[in-house]
Amino acid sequence: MSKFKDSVLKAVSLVPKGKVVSYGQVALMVGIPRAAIQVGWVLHESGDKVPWWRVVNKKGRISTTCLEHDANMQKVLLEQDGVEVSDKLMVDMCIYRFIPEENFLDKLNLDDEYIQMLMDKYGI
DNA sequence: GCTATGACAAGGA
DNA sequence: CTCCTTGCCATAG
Repeated sequence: MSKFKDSVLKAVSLVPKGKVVSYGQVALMVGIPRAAIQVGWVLHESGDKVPWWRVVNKKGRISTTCLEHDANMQKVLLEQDGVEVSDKLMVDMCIYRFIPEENFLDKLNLDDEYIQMLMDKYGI
């Protein structure tokens, strides 16, 4: 298993209940800011190993292209976490967006230099 | 090593 | 907010 997949799984598994993250955020956490689409690819493979339903696209919309019932299942799972999902499968990112903290990033074995770059660039 | 693919992001309409 | 286009990058073949 590549380091990329391992990091993605670890990052997603650390997302707290009641919060959601975008694929782009996860990509940032694993050190590859523009590999958001690969994150989704890894989650698709992982299935039940991680809380994949806490990951949505940047607009806060559930974007599983698999089957419709999967998207609906994600909606139910999010609601079980206490996250409100609109009838159009939208989540209010302003409220539920999970903002990673420094100690959170430490768990992902990121370089201090990279963490500084994130804080400097995104004000984390 | 090169091309095609895709649970995406960002920006414009 | 939704839809469309362009750009990114790890994998698969």
